[in-house]
Amino acid sequence: MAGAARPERADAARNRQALLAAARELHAEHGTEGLTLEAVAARAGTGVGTVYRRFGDLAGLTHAMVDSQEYEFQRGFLEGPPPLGPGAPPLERLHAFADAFVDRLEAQAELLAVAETASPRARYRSGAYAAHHAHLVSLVAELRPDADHAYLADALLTPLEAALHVHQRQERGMSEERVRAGVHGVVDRIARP
Amino acid sequence: MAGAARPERADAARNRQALLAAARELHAEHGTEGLTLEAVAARAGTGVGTVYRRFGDLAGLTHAMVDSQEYEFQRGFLEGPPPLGPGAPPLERLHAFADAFVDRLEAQAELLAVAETASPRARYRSGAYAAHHAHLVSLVAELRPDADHAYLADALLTPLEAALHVHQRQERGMSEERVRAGVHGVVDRIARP
DNA sequence: CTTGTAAGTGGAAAAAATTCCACTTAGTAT
DNA sequence: ATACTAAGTGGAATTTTTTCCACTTACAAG
Repeated sequence: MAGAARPERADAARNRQALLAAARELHAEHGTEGLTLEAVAARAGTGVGTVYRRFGDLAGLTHAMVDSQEYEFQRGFLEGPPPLGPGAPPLERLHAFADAFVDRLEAQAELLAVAETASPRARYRSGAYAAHHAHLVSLVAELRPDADHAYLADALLTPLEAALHVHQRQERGMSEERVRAGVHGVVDRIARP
Repeated sequence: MAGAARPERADAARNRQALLAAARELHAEHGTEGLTLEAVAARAGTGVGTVYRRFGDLAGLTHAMVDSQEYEFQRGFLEGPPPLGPGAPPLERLHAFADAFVDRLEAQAELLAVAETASPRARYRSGAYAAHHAHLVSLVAELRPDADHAYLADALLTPLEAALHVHQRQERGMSEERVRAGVHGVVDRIARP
């Protein structure tokens, strides 16, 4: 998506993997609490400076932690089999997108919530959001050619915020099915011609 | 809204006001950057411990900074004149709510964004969100009695996230009018019977 | 092989958030 | 007035994030 800069040096790539593994281990062992940059660096056997060079900041690290799932997800809607991928009618693809998104939220909501709120606007600045947004814009454009596609794509994505999902499921006790039904209802309302 | 605990001691109330004034001054002078707890405490002539005792954490402080506006806003939709307050038909009230919300976002988006992302789920845990949500639930219930009101209220509120507003207006260059039109379109789609 | 150099590194230092607690004080009860 | 106590206070200490830079290293070109 971004122009590929020259590849990382071998030692840098090695450190990136070690840091990612350390972060995943710490998260598995102590949840999002124990996930301090110093602890991650220590476990990976590097200095904290390296964490910053590889990932920019805590947002970048948490982002990288969910990135393999994100990559699969993007492949799914960009070139996977229908109805998520190309081939199905746009409204079906939107529903499939919503379902796949909720799958991810169910699997990684807490970590995604940290990634999204690591800094104000972290979610909207991310490449993942841009990719999701672009995809939804193109689908909505087919269904409602005269509407403001960019705005509607945002309106479809915001209810899929990880923090909201955690709140609905944990704080408010809504079932997964109820959330899914709600999402589909909104997709239908917003995108149907 | 919460059961009133015994009132603050006079000196504590004085410090609360001093801290709030200091925070507002620093924000006016240096934006959200210069808004460190130490600087706030120093300008108010207190120790940092007092900031924590009065406001809990940074989220609490930023929240308090936007609270007088929030209070006016809640009075507006709870007991103000129609169409925002009681008296107008529910769909009109929803549109008025959306407009009033955008007014606030235009005035304080940056600060609201800090408050909302001060911690994961800060937005959804806040009393303000609960009040907005309850209000929307009651309006949506009148329009779409068979729908999932709680979910739809969330779906109406998420596109009004401060971080998204900043992104749309500043990063993406959307005009205020365009955002307003988008919001009204979504309200219509989601809430119309 | 050398060598040049851009990329990478660790960890000390700075900045900021948060906790903690010995001391002070406002308000109340006697 | 006096004494009591729950609330409040300041700031040092702790924790974590973030910046910075002198030193090291991978690797490409000769």
